[in-house]
Amino acid sequence: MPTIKDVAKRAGVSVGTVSRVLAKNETVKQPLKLRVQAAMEELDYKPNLAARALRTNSIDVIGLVVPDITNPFFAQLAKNIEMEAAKRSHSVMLANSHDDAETEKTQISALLDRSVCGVIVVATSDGKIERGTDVPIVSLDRRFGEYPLVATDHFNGSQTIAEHLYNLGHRKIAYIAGPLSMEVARRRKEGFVSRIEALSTDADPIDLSLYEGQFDYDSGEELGRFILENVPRSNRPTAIAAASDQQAIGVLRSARDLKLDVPGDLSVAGFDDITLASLVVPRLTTLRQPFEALAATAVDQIFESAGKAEDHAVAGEVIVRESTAAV
Amino acid sequence: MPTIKDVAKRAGVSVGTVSRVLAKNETVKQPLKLRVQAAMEELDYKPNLAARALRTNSIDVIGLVVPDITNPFFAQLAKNIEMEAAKRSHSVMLANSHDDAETEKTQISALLDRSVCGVIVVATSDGKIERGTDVPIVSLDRRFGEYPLVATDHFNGSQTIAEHLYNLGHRKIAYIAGPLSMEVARRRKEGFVSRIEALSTDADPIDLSLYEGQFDYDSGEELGRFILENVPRSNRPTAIAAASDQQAIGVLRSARDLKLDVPGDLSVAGFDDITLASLVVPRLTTLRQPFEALAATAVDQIFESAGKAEDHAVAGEVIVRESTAAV
DNA sequence: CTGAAAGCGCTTACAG
DNA sequence: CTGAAAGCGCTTACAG
Repeated sequence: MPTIKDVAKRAGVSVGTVSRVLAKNETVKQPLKLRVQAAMEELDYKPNLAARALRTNSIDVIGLVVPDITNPFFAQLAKNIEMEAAKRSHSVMLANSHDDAETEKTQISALLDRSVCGVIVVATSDGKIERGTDVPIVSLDRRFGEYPLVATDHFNGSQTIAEHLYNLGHRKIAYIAGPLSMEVARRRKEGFVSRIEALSTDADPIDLSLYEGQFDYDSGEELGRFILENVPRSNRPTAIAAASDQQAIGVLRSARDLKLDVPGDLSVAGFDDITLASLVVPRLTTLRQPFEALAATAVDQIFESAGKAEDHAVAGEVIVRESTAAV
Repeated sequence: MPTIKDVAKRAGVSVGTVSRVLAKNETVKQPLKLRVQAAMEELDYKPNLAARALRTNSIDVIGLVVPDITNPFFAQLAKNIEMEAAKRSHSVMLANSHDDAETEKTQISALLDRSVCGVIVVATSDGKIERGTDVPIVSLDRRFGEYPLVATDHFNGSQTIAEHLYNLGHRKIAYIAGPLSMEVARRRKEGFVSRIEALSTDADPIDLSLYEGQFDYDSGEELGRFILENVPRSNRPTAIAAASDQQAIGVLRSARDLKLDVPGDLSVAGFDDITLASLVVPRLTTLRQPFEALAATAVDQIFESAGKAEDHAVAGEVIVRESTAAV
């Protein structure tokens, strides 16, 4: 592997000069610059990143820690972050926290040890790291410690879903929230509820019932069955909105078990737009999380962290598919 | 951040000695070693990995390039590789090739530039990298260039599925292969066919029909419909085995459209055991790819690449669920 | 068994 | 505008 020294020799300049053209330092005169670039070309020179890292104390790598890369939502995020990083010729180092606060800390520390130039964490805990660092850290989707959060505008997204259902004529609606110990779950619920309440009038009242579950399939199926079986026929909701696609898909399953037609007898809406959402029968109406924008914003934050470290809410988009229809 | 120098000073030894205890070099005498370890503890010393990388020309990082981390199969692999790497306190650097041969090369190069200690690639092309390197490279699941391949034993796995169907009493079987331009698809098909042929006797013949499609949902649905609709009733297979879960799920969908009961009227088996396989109705019988073993073997290869570089076939496991039953 | 020292390949003040 | 040189924090022959 040729080094900067080889390039310097070949171009007949000092290593300092080579380094300066590498750094796109404009002070190098054109003719010299050209000679250096030619030499780099001829030798197929690639800078040794470790050496650079040692000097600058930072490397062109963004650390990313997610609870579990196997979760399609995080995978989407990871992919978009990788693409965004690539645009700036940065790589990404991936770590899973396996939903464990301790592991999460360890992983972040390991990343910092490796002199990454920033870390993006989709938190599983609200923990903070004690170790002081001036490496920018940003939370994605779920807040980590006191670091700025980039996330979908859950509140507004849920409002939009509520509106969609309302416009379809639904006046008996059930909402299945996620675990309310989680901020995301609360925000989504608040958005939904507030919109429904604003829409409900004495003349045209909306009957909204609330449930709380986990974000997963089973919870959706269980709650779906409960709502559909136990609520007296006359009061049974004509639409169920869930705080996650997984829950919504669970509801779909319970509806099928009970021989209810979706969207004929019941409209179902989710949140997230995971891949599966467009694969189930019927395809799920949902709020798409803006993966690209989320990733782009998070990566931006890393690079522009010089400035303020503030939260960013990114707007999602309602994707209307087959699981919702007019009453 | 304390450096090795600080530790040496505090312990009253030379930096060489500190470095040696860091390297678990047994030549350091017990009392000194203890003093050094105490000093490291007190200062909360963490070695500067960039400096180490510069010296040793290698860093505790494994590069991983997959076609698309969003594909649940690759995500599973990535997760297990990360866990396996963590066991040896290595991190993993992730890159997506987006199914593009050019990007794949670029990504591998970028990884090599970063002095990773090995790279695992789930190939999208059979391309090879021109750049000579002594960094071990291993192909996972799909072969890359001439690098050793770690993969599920597709041949044997398919045989097991064939056997499962046979034991259930099926004698009219359709097999939907993947694109036969792909080695995986060929191996799976060959395994299935060979086992069926071995099992078929004059006294108890098996009627096997073969189809070829893509590995995806749509292809499965299309072929499923074709088989179920166009084959004369008397000859209609009682079981369809697909080369992938996605295809199998497509078949499931076509069966539902045609009002056929699975497994009452038709048994369906897949291959891979993606998450969705246990989520569909009915839950899919399939061959589970051994993610943990695959990841462990690949990582092993990186570390023991000193020796031979040979292929490894890892055995999968039949997961019997609800989509297959006795005729 | 341990220390002193060279050197990995860069970047960046400091001169000129 | 460019060069000479120091130094980032380690590891590892080389002595002793």
